[in-house]
Parts: sequence; structure tokens; C-alpha cells
Amino acid sequence: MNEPVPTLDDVAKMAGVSTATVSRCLNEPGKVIETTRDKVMKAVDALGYTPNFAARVMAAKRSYTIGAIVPTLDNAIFAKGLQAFQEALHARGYTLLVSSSAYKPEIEKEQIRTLVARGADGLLLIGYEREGQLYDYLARQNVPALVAWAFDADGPVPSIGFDNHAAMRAVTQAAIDRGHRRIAMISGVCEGNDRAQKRLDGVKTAMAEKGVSPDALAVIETAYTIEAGEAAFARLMARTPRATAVICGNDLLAVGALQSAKTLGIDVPGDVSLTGFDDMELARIVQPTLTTVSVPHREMGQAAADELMAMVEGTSPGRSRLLETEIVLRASLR
Amino acid sequence: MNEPVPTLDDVAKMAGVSTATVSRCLNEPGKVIETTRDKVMKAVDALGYTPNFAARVMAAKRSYTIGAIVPTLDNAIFAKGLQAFQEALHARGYTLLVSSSAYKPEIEKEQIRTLVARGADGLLLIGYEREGQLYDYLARQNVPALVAWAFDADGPVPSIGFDNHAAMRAVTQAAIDRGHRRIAMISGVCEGNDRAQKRLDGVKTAMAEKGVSPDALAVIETAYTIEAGEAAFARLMARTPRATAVICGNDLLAVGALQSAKTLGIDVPGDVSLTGFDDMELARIVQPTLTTVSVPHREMGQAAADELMAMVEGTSPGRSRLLETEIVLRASLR
DNA sequence: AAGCTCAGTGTAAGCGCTTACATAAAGTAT
DNA sequence: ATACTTTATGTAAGCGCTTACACTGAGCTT
Repeated sequence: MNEPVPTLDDVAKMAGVSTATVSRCLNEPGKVIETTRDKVMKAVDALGYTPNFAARVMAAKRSYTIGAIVPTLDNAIFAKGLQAFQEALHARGYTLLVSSSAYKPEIEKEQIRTLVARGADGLLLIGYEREGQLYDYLARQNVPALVAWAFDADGPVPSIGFDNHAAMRAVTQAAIDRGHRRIAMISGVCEGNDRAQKRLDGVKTAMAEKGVSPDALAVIETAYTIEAGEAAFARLMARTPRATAVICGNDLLAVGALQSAKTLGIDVPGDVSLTGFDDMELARIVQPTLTTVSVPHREMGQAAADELMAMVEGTSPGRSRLLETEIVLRASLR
Repeated sequence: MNEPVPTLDDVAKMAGVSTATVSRCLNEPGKVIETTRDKVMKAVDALGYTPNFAARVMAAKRSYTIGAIVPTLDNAIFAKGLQAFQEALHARGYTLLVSSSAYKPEIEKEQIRTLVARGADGLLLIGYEREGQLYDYLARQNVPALVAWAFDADGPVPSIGFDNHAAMRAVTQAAIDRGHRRIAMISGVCEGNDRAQKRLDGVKTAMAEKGVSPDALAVIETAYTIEAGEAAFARLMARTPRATAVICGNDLLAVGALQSAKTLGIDVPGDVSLTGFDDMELARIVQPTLTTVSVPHREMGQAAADELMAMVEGTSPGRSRLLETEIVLRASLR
């Protein structure tokens, strides 16, 4: 057993050429004459040779690998965008390495270092909020990074995303326009999460603009899960006066709220209106269907991939791009 | 700009020791005396040194990396198990590399080669069905592999999973016991997917055992998505005589069927009963709630991680393990 | 025909680490 | 005090690739 794995040298010997030629056959076939290439390829097949990636990275100082760190893979929020991201990378010969940080900054930091140590040529990050020195670190390691799912033209690295503040402001305006005055919010945890914070601010802005005092806004910050949404909604409903509209930080929270409403015998949208964010598949499945914000996940993933590859290849200094969101009016808001 | 990234040599020089000592400080701190270690660590911090992973893998011939290839990340089916898998790996210093094959064998093959080339110490695969030579390839490369989400004590590699056939048989029995005789199935695509095939077989077995002719079973094979489930259900309902129970290959298909039923004005479970598989969160959210099969995702991920690490470290030849599933009776079956 | 260019190939120097082995110093047993 | 361990560190040989540079010979130009 333990038959040794074939190396470039073995291939070279079998084909009767130098290692350089084998390497060129594999990486720049055009630079090798056809007869030679045939010999080499025959040897590659015969030996079942696969290049050793670590050796290649080390010698070439280039890994054709892009790393992405998302807060979670546990729900579908990032899955769609990431899928598009990965497809775009794959089409140009890059590999995607994904890891999840469980919304924990220290884990994210570790993952960033891990990915850099693994030779990632570039990094996709979600949102801006992290220690500033991490950006310095990336700069020092010459690893370009791009932020997605958030937008800030003046951030430390470029971003491709949408305006969380404006989107949530628009949703809230829609609620106020329908006569709602007592508004509550179930928000994601804002600390360390600029997206959550901006969404919360968006609600406040809309209220202020429409002459509804934002001071009266009841806010519960909680984890982005269905269960948390359920619990938060129950707590909100226990307060008096009761809110007539509950703005949720994302669809999961809204779905949880909906479940809770059912348990409590509260009719949505009859007694209370509800809105979400993300327009996950789930939003169309629940009863009543969810008014929410549709985000161009696939477009974002695609654009992020293109931009990041350009940055890695030095053909772009890194350009930010703002994508449009859209309010999807469904049954849960009345 | 382009300040060079510090290397082990730089650290060694700054600390006034040899590279071997620095390496030992990082990997086997116990073998270095404290005063030396302090000097080294100070240099590491001062330089912001991070070991180069490719170099380490190459020199040590060990990457502490485990690869996993799942059919999809697009829904939550594998997310939970994978999360547990990753946590268990992380706890023992391993890193997980995930990629998704989009249910395509040729992509999976490529991913397997990619992960091996990247020096994965071991591989987690889903289900057994793939070219036999892939198993040979892994054996030749000395990369242990483990199959999850399926069980076969005599497979080419060990497995940790559950009995798809028995579980689906039990669900079907439950339907027949409630008086259903005209049964239909919305199955996943069986070609290249042993889990889907086994689930389909489970339905047939139960029918045969209960004296219901399996020949009458209407089967539609389709992709594991909500939309596909919707379309399939509509097609099934157009047939006469209509089935009174529709067994679905997983929860997504069942949810799709439910949506379709609503559109068509068919009452579930009044007119037609419905069952799913996986017990995703979704199963408790839809109306009516879904009768389905609960799978111990977390336990499976954890067990798979433990076993695979043992295989990688040579402390286990690879032991298969069968986990129990459980039928969860909810409103959709009557 | 001399001098070019240039395509195709080979030579060999690393890339940044780990680790077997060598060495030195200190501790222990006799 | 001698010989033998043990412990801490250093030396240097790779690991399997890529690529700058050198080389060769064929085809051009003049």
C-alpha cells in the first residue's frame, strides 16, 4: 500500500521532457508544440497525475482562490448571492472557499487570517463593521477585499450592495402611508452589524419624516431566527398601547412573528401588520404572504465576483456599486 | 507599497533563533523553553506574522483540512448537519472546506479532485452513488472518505447515516394505515441519487407489504425545489383517479405541493394528504403543518466528524454507523 | 553567408515551511 | 570525575511546483 502519489517529475520522466515543459503543458498549453504536448498528456493520464495545489500556490504565489466569510449559512439569506458569486468565479477558473462566522467578530477575524494564510487571492466580506486593523492587515498582506450586502462609497474597501437604510425607510413609509402610527420593530442585533443598525435607523428616519415621533418606537433587538422573532413578537404584543404595525429586520423574524401571532390569536394583517426584509422564498409561502424588501441577491453575487476578480488581477482599483432594492407589497401589510 | 509579507525567517532573525525553533514554538510549544518562546512570540506579534499555509502543507504533508462536497447549499437540508460537522472539526483544530456540486456528478468529480489537490486530509461525501473509480482514486491518493446522509454497511467507504428506505417505508405505512389506497409520489431525481431511489423504493415496499398494488403508484421525478413540487402536484391532481395521499421525497417538494393545492382549491388534508422528508424548519411553519421524517442532522454531522478525524489520524479503519429517524405526525396527513 | 529573431525546450533557483539529525549544554547515575 | 541521558536548539535537506534565464536550431533579412 501507500503507493506514492505521482509528481510533476514522474510525468516529466515518463514523457521524456523537462519539468518545465510539463508545467507549461498544464498552464500555458499554447507555448508547447503539439507533439510534445501529446506525449506529456499521455503520461499525465497514465499516471493519474494531479498537480499538488500547495506546491503550485507556493511557487506561483497565486492561488486562484477567493475566500468568502458570511455570518451564517444556516438560512438562505446569503445562499443565493453566494451561489451566483461562486458561479461567476468558477467560470473564470477561480475557486471559492466559504466559511461562516456565526455573527461573531472574533471568529470572523480568525477566518480572515485562515483564508489569507491559505493564499486566498481576494476576500469577500459581509458588511463593514469590523476592527479597523483588519483592513490594515489585509492591505499589508496585499489581499484585496470587497464588501457585499452593504454599501458605503467611502468605506475602507469598496462595496457592492444596497442601501439598507433607504430600503427600510421606504417600507416604513409604506406602513405609515396606510395609517399606521403605533409602530414597533423587531431588529437584528445592531452591535457589530451595520446592516441591522442601518435598517433600524431607516425606520426611525421614516417616522421622523412623516411626523410620527420615533421616541415611541418600541424596538427589540434579537438574533436573526424564527424562534427569536416569535419570542420578540409575544413580548411586543404584551405592551400597551399595542403597535398596529411591526417592522421586522428580516424575513425570518417576520415569519417568527407570524407564528407567534397565530398562537396568540392575533390576526395578521387584521389586527397587526407585519413586514420583513430579504424576500426569501419563505415570504411567499407563509400565510398571509409577507410584505418585504426584495434584494437582487444574484446580481449582487455576480457583480461582486466580477469586481473582486478585477481587483485581484489588478485591472480595477475597486469600484463600489449600489444596487436597487424593491418593496414587495403582499398580504401581511394593510 | 507592496511591503513584503513576513516569513518564518524574518521572525527567526528578529528573535535571534533558528527557523526550527520558531516552527516549534508555533507547533509544539512544549518543546521550547519559556524564555525562548517569549522572544519568538514577541517577534511574531511585532511583525504580524502569519504562517504561510501552502508552505506548511507542503512541508508537513498534512493540512488539517477536511473537505465536504454537498449537492446543494441552497436549502437548509445539509446546513444543520454541516454546521455540527464543522463545529466538531474546529474543536480539534481542523478546518472545513465546503463545496457544492449542484447535484451534478461531473462537478462533484471535479470538486473531489480539487479538494484532494488542495491537500484535504479527508473527505465527506453525500450518498454512495458515483463512479467507482473515484473511490479508487481516493484510495490511491491516500485520502480517507466517509459517506453521510446514507447508510450502507458494505459500501466502498464507511458511512454514517440513516436508512432512507426504511424511513420512507414507515411513512407510507402510516398513510396506508389511515386508509389511503390511491397513493402518489413526488420523488427527487433518482438517477445518480441513491437516497432518492431508496426513498422511492421504500414507498413501493410498504405498498406491497400492505397489499396495495405498487403498480398503481403514480410517480413524478423532479428537482428538489418548491417550484418543482408545485408543478408536479398540479400534474398529479390532473390525473384520474386522483390520489388521496401524496408522498413527497423531501419537505421542499411537499411545501410546493401544498402551495399548489392552495392554488387549485384542494384542501390538505381534507381532500388530499401530504407527507415530506427531513423535518426542516419549514415543515412546522406551513399551514397545515407537515407530517415528515425527522433526521438527526446534528448528531450525524458530529459523528461523521469524529469518525473522519479518527480515520485521518489512523486511529480507526472507518466504522459505519446507522442513526435512527423518526416519523413526525402533523396535520398534513389524515 | 552572416547576423537576426524567435519558438520550443531545458536548467536550476527558489517559494516558506517542517523535521531528521547533529550538536551543545545540563542533569544523573555511577 | 566519568559516562550516559535528557533537553534545548541549530543545521540543512527537502516538499512539488513555477519561472527567469540560457540554450538550440530553424527561418528571415540583408
